[in-house]
Amino acid sequence: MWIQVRSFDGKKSLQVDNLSKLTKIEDLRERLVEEFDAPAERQRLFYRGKQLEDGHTLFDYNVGLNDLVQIMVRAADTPKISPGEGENTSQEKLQSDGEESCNSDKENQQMDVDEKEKNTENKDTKDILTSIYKLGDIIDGRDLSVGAWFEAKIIKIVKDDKVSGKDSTNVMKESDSGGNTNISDDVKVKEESEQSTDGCVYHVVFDGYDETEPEMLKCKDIRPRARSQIKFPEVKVGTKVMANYNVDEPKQRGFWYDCLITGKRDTRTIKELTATVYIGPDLMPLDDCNLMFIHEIFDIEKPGTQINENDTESTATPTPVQRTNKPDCDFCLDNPRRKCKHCGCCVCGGKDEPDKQILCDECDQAYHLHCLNPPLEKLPEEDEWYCPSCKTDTSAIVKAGEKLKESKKKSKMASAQGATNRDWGRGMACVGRQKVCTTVPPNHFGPIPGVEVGTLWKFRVQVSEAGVHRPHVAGIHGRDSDGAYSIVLSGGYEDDKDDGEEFTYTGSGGRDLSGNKRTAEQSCDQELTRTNRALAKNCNASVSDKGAEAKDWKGGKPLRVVRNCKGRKHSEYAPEEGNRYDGIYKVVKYWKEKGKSGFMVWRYLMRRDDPSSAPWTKEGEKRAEQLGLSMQYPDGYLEAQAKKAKDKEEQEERDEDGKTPKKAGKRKRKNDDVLPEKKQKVKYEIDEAQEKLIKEDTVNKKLWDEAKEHTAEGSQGFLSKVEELFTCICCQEIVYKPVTTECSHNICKVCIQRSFKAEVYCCPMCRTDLGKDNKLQINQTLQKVLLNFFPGYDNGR
DNA sequence: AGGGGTGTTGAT
DNA sequence: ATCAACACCCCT
Repeated sequence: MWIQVRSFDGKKSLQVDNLSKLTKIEDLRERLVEEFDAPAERQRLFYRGKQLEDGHTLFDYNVGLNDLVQIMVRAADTPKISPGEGENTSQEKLQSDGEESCNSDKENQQMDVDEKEKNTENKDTKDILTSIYKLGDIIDGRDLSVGAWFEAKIIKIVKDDKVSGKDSTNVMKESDSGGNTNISDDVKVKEESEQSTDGCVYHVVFDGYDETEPEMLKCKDIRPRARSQIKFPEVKVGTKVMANYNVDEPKQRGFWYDCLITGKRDTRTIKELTATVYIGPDLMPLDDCNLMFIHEIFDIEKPGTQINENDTESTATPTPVQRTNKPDCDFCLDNPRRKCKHCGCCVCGGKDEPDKQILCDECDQAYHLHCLNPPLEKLPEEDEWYCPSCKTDTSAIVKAGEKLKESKKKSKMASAQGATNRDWGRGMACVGRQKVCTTVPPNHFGPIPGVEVGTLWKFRVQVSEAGVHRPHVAGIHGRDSDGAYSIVLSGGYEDDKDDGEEFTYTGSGGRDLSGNKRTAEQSCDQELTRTNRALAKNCNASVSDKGAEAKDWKGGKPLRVVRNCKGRKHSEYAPEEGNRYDGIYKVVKYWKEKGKSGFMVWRYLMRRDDPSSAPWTKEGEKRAEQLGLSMQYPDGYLEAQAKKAKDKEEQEERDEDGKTPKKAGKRKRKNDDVLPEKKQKVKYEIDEAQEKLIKEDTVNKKLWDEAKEHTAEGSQGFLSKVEELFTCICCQEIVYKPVTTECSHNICKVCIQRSFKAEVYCCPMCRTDLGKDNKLQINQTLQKVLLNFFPGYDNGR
């Protein structure tokens, strides 16, 4: 298995391969040290909002094939100063904040209190002379991991007795005062934003985080609270400002970063700002960012211009504005009037009576005391409280800080029980899907829009991703109540005959699969149940336990057929490699007979009924050529294979001459030509009827124009663009019974109704007010076009 | 939500 | 060849 690891700024990216699902986090770290120039202990790894902790495996965190893990590198710790050495003998020792001493937390806290008093006492004398900022100054503080500015207050100022330790180089450069750093000298240096320290450590609490431990910041990470908004016309290219940006979702609201404006467009209709945004612990420049909130640009205040909250006379200076950050809750966008089970009480969604809400120490969900079953009279005495869904399984509660909940299912598995020490998950046998087909529902009969006859996939999991045959292992996909949607021919039964246009197929079952097997010898009779019955349903005749034959075979339900290369043993129609979609077949008849094993099996006769030529015919081959159909591999597969082959080559070389391999660049890389080649696709032809409908859908003209720009990428390319453009923001599927809003967004009627029911009357996409009494009329034209492109996608909605 | 069924897959 | 991992789907 391989995954992608990327730094938070997106600058560095690495594919890490040869991993198994049971790879430990600490082993993964080892693989990152070199590329990211980060010793293991300084790496912070994130996956789906969780921080990966040593001692667990990739499987524990559900890290799947080609998934993205983000890495943040912690700044190097201050080197430990052993007692009795240099600086510690200085007079400032008394003011030490105790951070370096090895006291327990309790003792530390005690010390903090003592110091606070000391600090206050000294306030008027010494500290005033040394620190740029004072207690009570209205400031912004930088979050050192994100690099963004937040409103904060200073709760304590102490002398930095490590000035000549960690930052000595900086200080020397700037103050030019030699090794013997003198704090008062430092302060005399004129206010410069570059100045990294004024010899003080500021203990800072961010607004709204009064409960959490204060951060210790140097003066370079503090500045007077932003208070001068720059109007858009006055924003100048080349200036440094503070603006709101979201690194992960650039179109959404994020945090407040320092930005260098690099571009500006200001026409009657277009107002745009591009900037280099400085992010992360090292303030890495992120170029070409489009600023979304161009009317919220702030000037950067110079140190020394700050207002103090105790200073009542300075009313003349404009008061700072409360800035809006990324909403804490993505579901209700922090709307206090909206009920939300994510950030409010998770039973009733209410945000009222916060003092009567209790937080689960495991999942952090809030519960009203009276919403619990049974309700609680008052807050429990104990320090820890777990909600009903976390408490039921006490074994599921893990150590604090370790945000990993063992799932019941997982703990039952062989690898978790210690029943085996077999490694697994290196290859493609047990990987999960990277994508799910949503263009049609799982119970869709007939072709999958955008998937051509003759499409080839290397692995079954990809066939599942494409929606052509969803089960991962099983050969038949169907429901006994509904019929069979697809099958895979993979040569499991040697008495199956395959003539291409027609073939016989054997049902499933009649095997003893106990012990977690996938296949076994036939050991009893097959029954006409489950998928066998589903296949029978496809036949255009009423289902019978005696078998049946269709009078009009073409009238049966369409069945997608995939041939797997393993069928080559007995069939010349099977592909040489991987799995191939061969089109639609119908069940002509089915009957029961004695198989080679001596047990009864169900057999089916299938016949091809597809307008596209079969892949093995001359026309089929020609079409495949035209469409540029080539073997599809999972994302990152070829790269991983190439690397593996290269490693092997080097290993062999090493074995030969016993030396370290030569530089990889020197040798011609054989495997480069294995990487996917871009083939010219056949243009997607929009037929007349579709064209007419599209024209009628005037309100979506812009979107259709954009989609049409992608017809050159073939049916796959075009249809996936249409899918993207017409995906409902709420349910993340193609809009069904779409309502086109006045702001030109398309939302499923049921989705928007749900929103209205919750008394939210704005567009879920752009939050334009739609008006409480909006009729929410369905755009029937759009519905017709979409059904034309994705026949059957409405199935089951 | 959990259990049973299953033409996969790479490692041994 | 044989074996053992869990993904996925469907059904209770």
